[in-house]
Amino acid sequence: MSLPFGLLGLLNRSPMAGYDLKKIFDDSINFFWSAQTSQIYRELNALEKKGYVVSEIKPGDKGPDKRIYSITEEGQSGLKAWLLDVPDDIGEDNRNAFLLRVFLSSNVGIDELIFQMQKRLRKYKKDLQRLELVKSRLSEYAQMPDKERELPYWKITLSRGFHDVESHIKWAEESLAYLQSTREETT
Amino acid sequence: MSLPFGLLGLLNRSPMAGYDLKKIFDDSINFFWSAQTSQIYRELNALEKKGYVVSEIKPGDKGPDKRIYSITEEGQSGLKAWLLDVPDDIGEDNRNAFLLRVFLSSNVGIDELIFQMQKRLRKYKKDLQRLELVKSRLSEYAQMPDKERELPYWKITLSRGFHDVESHIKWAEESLAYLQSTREETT
DNA sequence: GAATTCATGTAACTTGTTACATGATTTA
DNA sequence: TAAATCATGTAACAAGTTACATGAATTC
Repeated sequence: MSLPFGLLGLLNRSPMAGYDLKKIFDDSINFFWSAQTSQIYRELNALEKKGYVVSEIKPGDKGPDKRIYSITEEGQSGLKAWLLDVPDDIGEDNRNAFLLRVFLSSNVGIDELIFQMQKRLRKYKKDLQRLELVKSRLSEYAQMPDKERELPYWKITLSRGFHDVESHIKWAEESLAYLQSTREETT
Repeated sequence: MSLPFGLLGLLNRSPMAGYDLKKIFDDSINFFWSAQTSQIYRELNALEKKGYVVSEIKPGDKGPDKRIYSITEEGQSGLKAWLLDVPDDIGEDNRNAFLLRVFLSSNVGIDELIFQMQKRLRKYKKDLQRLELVKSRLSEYAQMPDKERELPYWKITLSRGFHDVESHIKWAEESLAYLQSTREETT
């Protein structure tokens, strides 16, 4: 299970509340991992029971009180152990609900697929824009003192994001060209 | 939920048993969708309750009896409705457990990441080989009478698979080059 | 004063995974 | 005759999603 270690990794940079973690997920990590607030609070609870984090209620500078979580030494060694033990078969979850529809699209025909693929292409282009945003956020953060050490890892992470979106855009464009050409054949 | 419609789509080509469906998943669909046998049987049951499929026990030509599932008319219109109603936000599940580790690898250092990335690259190359296998299986199947109609959809589906693996291989190679160069900098 | 954001949670549900049980048939 | 494959399932669990509840503080 990856999520608790994701949380642990973020808390290892600095203590924070569940709400803060959620925001980091939403605006930086989102392109390779996501989590619901309910799930985050649930996992933080489990981590505390395990002794990997401790929490303490503090008044928020603005807004209501916060329960601030900090990583413990056990948490740090747990995180490291997890990072060093990489099972061979872990990885991207390949489930692609759109591709399943493409695969079955003989049931609705080429015109419909062209229509859906055009929508998809627009979506991929939006994804690219969002990634650019993430990029600027990360490079800002990396300029803070003591953070530049993390830069190479973030660069590689982000780069995966760009490779991914770009490959989607290329695929959608190629597919559209191909579909249009087979459509003309039949005409 | 996509899985039941995946099953429905396959049953719409020809009636078959849960075991047969599992095999198709494992050796053709695997690169964009996967399912456990237990899940398949569970969903087939639900589909039957819903009236989307009917089943009938038939003696297997070799081996034990089979429960053969056939799609009903309701099932066919359910499938079509699903294919025509594409929510904007569906799509690839981006969760990438390996990338999460990369993102947090400042905790274990560059050498460790290089080691892991090399293993990953080998895995991606194996993925590429498996895709070639899928490709040959699909093109065989598409040569059967009445099946050539599905060819364009399968080509596009497979093409996504190749774009995906290739983008992973490129990323891993670039990342390794980058990591090696930053390692020499520090030396 | 109303709407939005901040902040933490609970409950119920859905989807996916793991482990196990069973028994027939086929191949080595 | 032992091992592998064929075939169908059940039970328990893990992970992720959706819906809801609550209330304070801030912004419009």
